[in-house]
Amino acid sequence: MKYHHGNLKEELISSACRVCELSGHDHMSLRSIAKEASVSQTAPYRHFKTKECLLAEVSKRGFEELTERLRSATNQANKATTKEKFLEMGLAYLEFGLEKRKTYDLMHSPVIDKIEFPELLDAAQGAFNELIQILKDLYPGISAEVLNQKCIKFWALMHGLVGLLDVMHGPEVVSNASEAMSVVKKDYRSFIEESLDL
Amino acid sequence: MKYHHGNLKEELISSACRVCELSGHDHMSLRSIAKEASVSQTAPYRHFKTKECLLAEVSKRGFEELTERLRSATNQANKATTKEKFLEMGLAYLEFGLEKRKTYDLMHSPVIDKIEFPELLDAAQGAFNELIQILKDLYPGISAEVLNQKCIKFWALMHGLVGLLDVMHGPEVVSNASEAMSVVKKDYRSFIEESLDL
DNA sequence: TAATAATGTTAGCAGCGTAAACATAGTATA
DNA sequence: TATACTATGTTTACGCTGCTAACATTATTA
Repeated sequence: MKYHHGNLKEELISSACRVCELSGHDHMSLRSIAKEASVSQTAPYRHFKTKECLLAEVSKRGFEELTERLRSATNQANKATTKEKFLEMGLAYLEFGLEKRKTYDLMHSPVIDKIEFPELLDAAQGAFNELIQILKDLYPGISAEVLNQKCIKFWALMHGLVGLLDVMHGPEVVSNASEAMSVVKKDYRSFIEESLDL
Repeated sequence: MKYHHGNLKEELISSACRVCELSGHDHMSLRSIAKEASVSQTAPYRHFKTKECLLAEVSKRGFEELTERLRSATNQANKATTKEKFLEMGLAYLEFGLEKRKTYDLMHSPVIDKIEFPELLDAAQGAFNELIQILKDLYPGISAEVLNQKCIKFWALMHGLVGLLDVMHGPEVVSNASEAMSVVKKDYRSFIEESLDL
């Protein structure tokens, strides 16, 4: 039984990510996470000044995973047209929002004050950049202003859709990610492409 | 000093609404609200089975105010064209989301399990109906399917915009509702109208 | 090797949601 | 009108929470 854990910070984060996606960030306690790591309840405070700091880390990893998913969605379909890649990216966004809904909620939750964690805005920007890139490919000569407008419209539409699907189709449908995705592919596929026309 | 308060339930709700919009629902405690009403900390339990029930009431009132704002936004501009009314409604939605941001967050927060509070879905539907009505006016012969699509697109775009403005323009801008609204009117007015073209 | 920094533990505070038992006031019925 | 019943309040207490302070152990560095 060694006194020093050696990898505690990392283990706390990954444990927090797991608990967050399983139970939601509001049902996540530092104490239970510490216990899961077989460590005293105050040990986390050597690595995170407050609970909010740990949540911010979870949120940041969420944005990183989202970025990665968006990137691989466009790369994987490398034989397809740019427009098809764009469609894949939209679906990947919605898929992330539905599969990791509780993490997605944390990422957009006010419990983390984004003013105190500017790195979260950077992480979000990372995902946004994936979108900017593919729109630049789609519209080579596009002006910065129009590009920005198209980005925001697409992003808002996707973000709004994730948030509203439960109102539209009932919470039961959305709580089942794969069921929700088949609804999305049936009813909302066109939304993604049409958002380009704006 | 009378033993029975007489109007406690109503006072607890309005107090909760105030605290929620001031500090956010995650900084709202039953005990502090009870104290504010000069009543013991367990008194609220005679009117609300759990804290979540009180939060649900706050959320419901949020949806009702949103509905009212949407309605009066279209009525007030009764000399304008239907399209102008529609624009006013979009702005009213964004204004509510920015002015009452913390209440808006609660309304879309997962801390309230919508499965357990179906009346919240009804209340949300009330706001949605305002939108349906004006779109019916705009497109008299529209099919139910296309109508629904237009509604969802508009709604998702507005909802997404409220959620993303802080990422786009920084949290400082959004935390000042009137400043945020002038950004909206400058940069996003066109979004509302163009959402009709989808 | 000795000082120092990093990382762990123990003990304890105040605040939280909530349940149980009890007190009082208002209402319905005999 | 007296009495039972119900609604609405209080007191007390439990277990959980985030977090601080004081102390212990290990790792690093001068």
